[in-house]
Amino acid sequence: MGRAPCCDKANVKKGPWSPEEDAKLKAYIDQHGTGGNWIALPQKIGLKRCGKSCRLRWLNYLRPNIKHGGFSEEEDRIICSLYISIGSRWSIIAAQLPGRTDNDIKNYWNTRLKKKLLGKQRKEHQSRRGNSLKQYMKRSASVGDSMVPADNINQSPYWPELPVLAPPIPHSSTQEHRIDSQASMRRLLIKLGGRFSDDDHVINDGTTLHQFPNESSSSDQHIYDQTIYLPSSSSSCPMDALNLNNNIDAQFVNSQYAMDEANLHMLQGQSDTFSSELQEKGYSNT
DNA sequence: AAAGTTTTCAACCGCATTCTC
DNA sequence: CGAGAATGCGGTTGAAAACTT
Repeated sequence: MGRAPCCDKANVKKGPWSPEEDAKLKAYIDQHGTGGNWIALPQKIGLKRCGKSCRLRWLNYLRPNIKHGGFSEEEDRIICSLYISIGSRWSIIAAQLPGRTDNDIKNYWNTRLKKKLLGKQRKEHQSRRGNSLKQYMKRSASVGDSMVPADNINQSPYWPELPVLAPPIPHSSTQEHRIDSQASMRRLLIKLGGRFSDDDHVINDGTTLHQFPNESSSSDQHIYDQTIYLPSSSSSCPMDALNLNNNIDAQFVNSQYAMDEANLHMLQGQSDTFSSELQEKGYSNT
């Protein structure tokens, strides 16, 4: 016995919305609001659509003041910062970017921002690699060393062209894999210039959990202390703004993220060399 | 110009949470 | 308090557009 479907699949249209459908939905909601019942709404206005589909269409496309595309640098930074601190909680991230939807941000992150950051990382690495090779050659020449074996040169870390995220290591669950990938990305972002606050709100097990003074007074609404120090080039740190803004639609933080955070603090204090990071990521494993 | 490949993004799916009775 | 319904959310898919060969 499975869960009952939310609507009669046979009588429901799927796929892209037509302008007529958009107009019907928009006109109705403009006039009556959603009525607090998305499931009943499509029948009321004669749309052969699932209520969930109507809701999604409204939230992601028809709702007033929606912005599409054209993400600014500032928005990029906010997205990155929040991704570092809370992970793929797109609805929370979207709440900080007026006019943006969670779906939009999720797509933007997955298709562009992630690649943009990885590209930046690779460039940075290549220049570092070039410099260290030059220095090495210089040193070798002055000491009169013979050329070292290729293996040793390879100790100068190689940043792979492709997937920087953790390679497909078997995991016991998809959830674990998700967290692992996320942790890798977060490490990468730290290296790119982000940094976690490591000096406060350490509770018991090292978890940096902080209750936000949220006006909604929901007792289980928590969020990390998100004081993240972005590259100094940013004149006004978005996260500072966020910290001042109690409006964050923060939800709970699960212990897995908290554990990850603690590990990141440890990482932060360790060697800044790429090789250690590579070992950590398992890139030495071909 | 055509075929093949990659990228983008709207929409769907299913699970988790919240609400209502 | 429990069950079922409704809603919210994040991951994934697939069609269309853009790009490359």
